[in-house]
Amino acid sequence: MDSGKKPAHAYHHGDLRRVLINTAVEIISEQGAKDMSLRKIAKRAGVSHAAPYRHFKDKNAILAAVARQGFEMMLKITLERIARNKGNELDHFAICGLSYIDFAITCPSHYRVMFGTRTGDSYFSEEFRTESIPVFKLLQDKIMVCQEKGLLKPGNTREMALAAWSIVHGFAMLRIDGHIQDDGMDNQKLRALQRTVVLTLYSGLRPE
Amino acid sequence: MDSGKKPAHAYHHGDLRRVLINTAVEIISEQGAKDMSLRKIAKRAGVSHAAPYRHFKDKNAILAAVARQGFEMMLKITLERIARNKGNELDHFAICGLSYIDFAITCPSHYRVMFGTRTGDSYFSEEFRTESIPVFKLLQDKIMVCQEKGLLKPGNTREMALAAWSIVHGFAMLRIDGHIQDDGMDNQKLRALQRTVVLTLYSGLRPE
DNA sequence: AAAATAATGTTGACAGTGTAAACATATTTC
DNA sequence: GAAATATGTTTACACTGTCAACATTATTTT
Repeated sequence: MDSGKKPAHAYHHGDLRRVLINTAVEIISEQGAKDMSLRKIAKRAGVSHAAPYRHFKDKNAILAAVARQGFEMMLKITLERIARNKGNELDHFAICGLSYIDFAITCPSHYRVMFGTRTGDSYFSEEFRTESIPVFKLLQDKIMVCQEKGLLKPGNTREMALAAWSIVHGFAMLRIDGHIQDDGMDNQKLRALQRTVVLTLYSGLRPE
Repeated sequence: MDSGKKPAHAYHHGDLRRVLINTAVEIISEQGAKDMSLRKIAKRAGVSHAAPYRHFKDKNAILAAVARQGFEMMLKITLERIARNKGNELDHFAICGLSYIDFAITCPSHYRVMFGTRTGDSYFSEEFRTESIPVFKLLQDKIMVCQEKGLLKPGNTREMALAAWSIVHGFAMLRIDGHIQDDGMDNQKLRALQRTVVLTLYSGLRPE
């Protein structure tokens, strides 16, 4: 037994598992999710085409790992940004949505896997249902707190959370898929647009 | 020359083109978009696996045809519903969004192809950009009219249309992908939820 | 330390896939 | 009718996901 740094990784290759996940993200961002193949991943990782099967049940399992990583990242940056913010609960609510979109735009490869069309076959387990995701629960929490303080109008919290989620998800998707023209807009302007859109619609959740 | 019913279809098979499109939709709805293959389509249509290439450049071209059909259907039902409605312009604006979601839920196979992850390779032409789509222009028009009549607040019309589009698109996607729990909800209740969500957020576009 | 066991990686195979080229046939045009 | 064109078939190829059989290395047990 070594000094106990890692539980059971690093045999031959030196944790191939992580390398495979990273390579998957790499290839998706270069060639698109559709052209990502297990064999390409294996080749780039320098192993044989069947090696990944010692670490993942099938192709979907790799994608699931990418998605899981993505959700963790999303939660992390959201929590960080909230922690850094000096504003009130309503600001925190807005941050949830804005940082969601930021993540989608910054890490489109992850985002696509997280919310891309599920085959239904596998990897679309309970774990990945919107309402099971911690970052969604965070949003729902913020809404509830705002409702209690009278910063948001009363009503079914879950429905309001779904509504808020719909906007940011829809906007992020349209943005990633290039449906929103960004000709001649610099990043500054795009951020402003994004902010306007989200806040405009969030204002529908304010008390009258 | 026959009596001139159709321009140039129906040679051997009797317009195979349309059959292929319908079969594609069929298979997608049965087995998912990912498991749809040209060869399956061809087999079910009763032709050889290369026959589709006389009608479509490649696999993406078939999907493009499905998407085109979908957009036409979406526009049609929206216009019909508006025509049937006795309400004011604001109601028509709401109908745009609600019938959008209805279409997505009713024809998820079409919708998935229309808005599924684009590879970028092809078939993601200018034709399919959100802002080029007639049904999006319709939405934008309705918003503008409402603004002029003071039914919606002033501001950048395009941005407001994008915002509205984001909600309905996001909601539809979440709904189709099973992210929105519909356990124990009958259709009636789901329609109500959908209505609540959309109208709540649209209210962020109302004048103060 | 040696043997036994488990973890990890490789090779070879198989059925499906998209797509292209060469060929065959039906339909229209002249 | 013949020529030209549209449509469909066969064959072929490179690539995919996945499995089974085998090989090697690391860990555990003795």
